[in-house]
Amino acid sequence: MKKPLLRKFYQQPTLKVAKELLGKYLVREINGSFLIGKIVETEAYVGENDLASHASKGKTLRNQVMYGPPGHAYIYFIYGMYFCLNVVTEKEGFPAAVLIRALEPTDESLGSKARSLEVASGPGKLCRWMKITKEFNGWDLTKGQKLWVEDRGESDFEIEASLRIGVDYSGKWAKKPWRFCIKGNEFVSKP
DNA sequence: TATTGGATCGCC
DNA sequence: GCGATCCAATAG
Repeated sequence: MKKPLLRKFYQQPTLKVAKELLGKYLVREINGSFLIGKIVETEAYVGENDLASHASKGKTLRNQVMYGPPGHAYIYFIYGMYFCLNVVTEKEGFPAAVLIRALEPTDESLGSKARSLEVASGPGKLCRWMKITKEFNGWDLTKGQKLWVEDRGESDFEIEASLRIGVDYSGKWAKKPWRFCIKGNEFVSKP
């Protein structure tokens, strides 16, 4: 059964959403077949004051989805070859999002189990695996079509906070412990 | 209009 | 440690 998370879940403080997304399942439907992975690693980007955020210089063509209503996907293209998936949070007009950094693929999603550690342990890799491209920029994740997040009732784990990856340029904002992982999960990315 | 550098990854 | 490879954001 499809049971995508509701908009009011996303319309909460970003740090709370980033933590509560852990243990939820990202579902991608492609022509009737499914790629599904448990979210095991996230990062929060909050407001224009956050110098590590794409919104730190105000609203632009690229980041405008972050200013829109919560529960939509913000996809950006980076380093000439990778896409990254974020979910927009908080109320419309306030630019904030949670970057989905790693997934634990479900058994039903895997043709060969041997590569399961590799397919989605990083924001660029998980988008490549799920065939998420910029056509999903602005996609409404509450519709339960093609791409959404659902709750399967998992909450038996500990959350570990650490520094965000790849944002050394942002001064004191690089020191915020706004990266969240499921403690001990081996599918978390290894920078 | 030209230049720059990035919320990454995989191979050297 | 570094090259791949695009494009939005800046500067001029």
